[in-house]
Amino acid sequence: MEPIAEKKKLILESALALIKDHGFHGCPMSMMAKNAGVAAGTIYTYFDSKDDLISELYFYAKNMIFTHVSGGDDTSLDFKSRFINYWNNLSQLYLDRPEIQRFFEQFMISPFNTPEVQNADSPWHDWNGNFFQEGIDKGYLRSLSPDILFIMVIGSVNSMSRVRQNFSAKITEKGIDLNQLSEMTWDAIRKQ
Amino acid sequence: MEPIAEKKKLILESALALIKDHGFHGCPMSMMAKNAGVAAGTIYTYFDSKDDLISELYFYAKNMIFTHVSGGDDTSLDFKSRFINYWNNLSQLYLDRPEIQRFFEQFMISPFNTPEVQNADSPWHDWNGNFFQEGIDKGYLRSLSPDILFIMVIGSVNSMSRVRQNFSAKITEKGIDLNQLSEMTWDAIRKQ
DNA sequence: CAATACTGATTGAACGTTCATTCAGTCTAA
DNA sequence: TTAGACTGAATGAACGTTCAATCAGTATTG
Repeated sequence: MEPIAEKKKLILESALALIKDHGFHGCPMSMMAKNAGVAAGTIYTYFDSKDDLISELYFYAKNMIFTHVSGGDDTSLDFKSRFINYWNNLSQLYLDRPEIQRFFEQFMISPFNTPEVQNADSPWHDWNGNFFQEGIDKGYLRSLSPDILFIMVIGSVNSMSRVRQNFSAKITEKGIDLNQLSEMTWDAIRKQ
Repeated sequence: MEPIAEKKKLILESALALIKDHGFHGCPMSMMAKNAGVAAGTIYTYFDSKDDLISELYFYAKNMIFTHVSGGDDTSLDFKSRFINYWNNLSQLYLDRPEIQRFFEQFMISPFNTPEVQNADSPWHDWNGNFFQEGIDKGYLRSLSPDILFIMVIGSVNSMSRVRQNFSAKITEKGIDLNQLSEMTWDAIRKQ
């Protein structure tokens, strides 16, 4: 993973911000260019096409998630605390940078998410495999496939984040505490 | 809810099928028309615009989910069984009609999902509120907001369905049993 | 029972707009 | 001086939408 050129990163971040508000198809290249403070043509110095830009954005965002969550893991803690931290870190990242969550969700269900992309090596996926396998081996988690546990956990974080995004007014108005979901998710995956 | 004209329904179903494979923006009106066996202009006899079509599709799909899940509820069973049925019914609907799940997920995170749409009356949302409230009142579920329970449940079904869609080959290859998620979700929401 | 008029759905070519992409020319830094 | 970055107007394809023309079916008239 070589470092990303400054201007390239600028374009990526600017695109990410716009996609959050307008979606893939609500963001013409001209708009992304303007937002990044460059000319339309300049984008093509760094990306082959819009598809290519979006594809790079995917790896960029995924890597950010991986870095944030794995970096926040403290292996000296007991496993439940590690899990709650995992959940909170991911949830917090999505709160701080909603554009990442929005992009990710859009990408996952878009035609951009081709089989090649799905089968590409993923440090994030590998790290999760190890994390949950450790919990299983040490007897804290259900003896199931790490993949199943991952599906459960990621589903709850995504679901919560989406609601937090779309219904923030209603949530506070009703006094709903979304953080309760981390404990609930723990109960879903822990050894019963 | 007046019955939908035959041709209108034809267009809706045909659009749903195409959107599953190509996404909202991969489906020109011309393509939808061709797929439905009508001329492009005909669509405008039934819908004001593409936006309108997609918006109607949302209520159409949501109503289908509501009908399927609420219709499959047998109130004479014990609550856990009712919940497992709920989960399985929704999961099965998404399996039988992946286009519904795909559309729904796309719509939820799209710019079409405006505040008005979000605040529109929803029998599906109401039904869920009642369902989970009953579980709480009878002491089977955690004493939390029904909304929180709903977020948890819908999150697990969505997450599972998405993986089932995208990675069906890997799933069977690894011998992963996705139905385990219903029990896990039950443990997440049940009174501890 | 025709012959004719009427109706509203349907058609698909055409229109105007939007957009990704290109490229000829300009700037910048070494 | 020159290689590479940068600009933004120009290009052309694709798209949503329109609308004049057509057609099938039904009512009306003699």
